[in-house]
Amino acid sequence: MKCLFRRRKEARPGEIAAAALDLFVDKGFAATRIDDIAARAGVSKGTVYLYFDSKEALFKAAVEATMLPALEEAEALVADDAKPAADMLREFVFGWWQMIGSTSLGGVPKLLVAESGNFPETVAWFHEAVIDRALAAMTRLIEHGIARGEFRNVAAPVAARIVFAPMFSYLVWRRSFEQCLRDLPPADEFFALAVDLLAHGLSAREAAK
Amino acid sequence: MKCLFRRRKEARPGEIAAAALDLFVDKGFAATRIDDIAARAGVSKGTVYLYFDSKEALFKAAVEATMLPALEEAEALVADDAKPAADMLREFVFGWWQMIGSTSLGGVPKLLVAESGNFPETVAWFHEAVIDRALAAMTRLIEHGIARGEFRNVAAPVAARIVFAPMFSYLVWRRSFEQCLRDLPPADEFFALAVDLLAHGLSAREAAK
Amino acid sequence: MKCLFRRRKEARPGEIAAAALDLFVDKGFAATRIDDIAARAGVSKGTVYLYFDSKEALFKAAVEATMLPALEEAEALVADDAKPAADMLREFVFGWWQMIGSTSLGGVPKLLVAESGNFPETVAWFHEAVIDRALAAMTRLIEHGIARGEFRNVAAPVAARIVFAPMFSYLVWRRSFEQCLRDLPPADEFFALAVDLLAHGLSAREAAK
Amino acid sequence: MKCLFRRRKEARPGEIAAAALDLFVDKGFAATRIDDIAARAGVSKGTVYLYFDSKEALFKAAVEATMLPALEEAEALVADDAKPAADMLREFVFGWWQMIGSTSLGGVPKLLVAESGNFPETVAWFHEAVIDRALAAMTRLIEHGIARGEFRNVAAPVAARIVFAPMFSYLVWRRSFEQCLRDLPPADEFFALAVDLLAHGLSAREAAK
DNA sequence: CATGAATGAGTTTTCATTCAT
DNA sequence: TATGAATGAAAACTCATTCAT
Repeated sequence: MKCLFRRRKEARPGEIAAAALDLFVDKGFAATRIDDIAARAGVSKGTVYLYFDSKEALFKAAVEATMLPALEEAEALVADDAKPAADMLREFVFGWWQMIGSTSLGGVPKLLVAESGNFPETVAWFHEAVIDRALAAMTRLIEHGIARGEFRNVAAPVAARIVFAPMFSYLVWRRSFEQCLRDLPPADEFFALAVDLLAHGLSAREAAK
Repeated sequence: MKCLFRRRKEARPGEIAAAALDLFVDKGFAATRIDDIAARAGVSKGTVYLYFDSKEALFKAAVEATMLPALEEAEALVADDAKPAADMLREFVFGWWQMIGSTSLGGVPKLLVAESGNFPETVAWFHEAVIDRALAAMTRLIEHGIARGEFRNVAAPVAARIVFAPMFSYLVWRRSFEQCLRDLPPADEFFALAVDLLAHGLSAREAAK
Repeated sequence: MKCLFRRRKEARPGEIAAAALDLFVDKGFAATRIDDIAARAGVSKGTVYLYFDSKEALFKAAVEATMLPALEEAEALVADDAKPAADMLREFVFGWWQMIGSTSLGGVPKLLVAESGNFPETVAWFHEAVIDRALAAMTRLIEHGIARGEFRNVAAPVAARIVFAPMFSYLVWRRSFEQCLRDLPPADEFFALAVDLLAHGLSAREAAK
Repeated sequence: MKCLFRRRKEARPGEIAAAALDLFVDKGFAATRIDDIAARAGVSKGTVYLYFDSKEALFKAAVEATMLPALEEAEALVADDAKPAADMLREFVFGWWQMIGSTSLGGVPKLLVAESGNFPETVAWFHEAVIDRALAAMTRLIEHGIARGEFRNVAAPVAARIVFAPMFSYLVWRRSFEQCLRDLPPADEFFALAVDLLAHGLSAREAAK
């Protein structure tokens, strides 16, 4: 019994941060009330302030605490293999969608876009800790393809961003236009075509003609 | 003199809506104070309420009033010509960037993403009036390419979304990560490569091989 | 034409005051907007300020200007005749109801009761100019009855107030509970019984027994 | 100590409602500021909103919460005894004045008259819960007197209203013309004469003559 | 004289934050 | 630790009043 209670107690900050993140993603920072966060986490308003100094601190903690563990897992996605780059690209996209995009972490980019004006430091942190790292990995992947003669000799850092564009867009569209999405294609179909188009677009064979 | 003043007077609501849109895009709906909007428009707080019933009404009006005139111009971008589809694609993307993406209208998508949870009707309106129309135009363009034998036989509506992804992403990134954008490529370079990759990706020649 | 226009112009202040009084009676001083008064008087908001210095001044003017002409007429109601006092009482009550109580002047007491805390001077004026005068007249009437041996020897000033109570109450009830007045008796019946009860109550014959 | 504090805490809403009623009666609904209510109740502005949703809700609650307990006590005033009706009438009037009229509850009628245009539902509630009940009781009392051969055969419901008129009027005059009441007779004298006049006016003995 | 657009002081209302229990 | 009542600063909104035309 003591053990269960202990565990509960220690999990509190995490539960609060998770509840906060969900609500921030859904309604934005300003429109989310501490009361709502407390209610969703099943604690009282005062308890929130026991673990977090302020609403702003809670925002930053919620974003960072939720991203950090995911980052480690994500890193593993980009094992520098000797596989064909097109295959790696496909695996990267689908792996990301499964592990991150389709989970509740997928809401973070939308949230940071929305609050970019109000939380410059958090945005900067996210950019460094997540975006830059992901871009670097994708850049390496593309350079790997170029080196293998598989891909055309394009500007890899620019191409990396173009590869991320469908992933980012799908994520944000899904979260923002939920109500009017009769015809947003399912993720499988969307990403299959996206990878197909990008791989063909990058392919050296066509250009060789 | 009288004429100038008259013009000023009649322009008031538009000036206020424009000021409001700028601030909403920058700081979000909740973090924007009516006082700030009034100050930016060069009027007093009371004047804002002379023309708009509430902050919410101002939000809706700002979005719709700014988009409507642009929509008409935008429609003209998609003249159903007999040109090669790849050329049309390039012209569409660059025309859009010049006329919309790089202007203050480019902030609207970011704003609606941010406030999607709080303004479902406005988001729905935008989806119908802007997104659906743009998707339809792009779908036609791709089908045109397929019909000419220029493009592969892909699912045009899905491909249309993939084409919009870099445009949407660049817009949003630019507005959201201004501070940490040392290495976001300039629009010209980004869109040149994006169009290049997508046109190659769609091209029927490679597949024919 | 000029004549008509002139007349219209000169009548403006009175029209505004009348419109104001109606609205003040209906909604109270604070809940009445200058815009509404202007609209009801068929002029613009600025015009109201052409004739009245402030909303408070308009309140006072509306009350006083509407009461003054009525006061003169009312004075005539109490001709010190040699008639039986009971008859005079009956004539006074019904005459008052016809000339004042049932007209739009009947709203003034309710208004002054409502605003007594906010307009002490106007209330004081009304008390002196109207209530005191009316009480004095009624006191004289009762003393006349006592002197004739018709009425018992009661405290005339107190009895005068008791005589006014049904008149005042009917007026106020009528204006305040309009909505739920299924069973407020018609004025004729109410005042007939009131005069009957009071005349009998004052009558010396019963006491003589 | 804990007990005292507890009691204090639970009494808060009632204290606020009481403070509100006092001020509403004095200055009217619109002219009363929430700040003033809070100050008089000895709490902060925010605390008022802890217990009441809005100023309007506070108005309704203040009226209803203050009247309800009084209604029960009041009901007991009209024990259907076998006493002479004239005695019952006297007891009713003086009992009412002691228990209600002279207390802070006595301000409610004035308040509802003043705000009748703005709070139709509250006025309707008061009419049903208070006025109709009181009229019914008084009507029964008069019918009792008629049945005993003590009173003349008058229309009892109309007479009931006439009996209430001095009570209502004295209440309202007292609260509205405080400043200029040099010569309003004291309650004892006023009601003694009122009861005397009405009892005589209703008496069957005189009519028999 | 008449207008109505513009103003800004004053009020209601919300909600992050504190603190006694 | 945990609670939730209490606070008050900050923001939306109203409307009497002014003034250029």
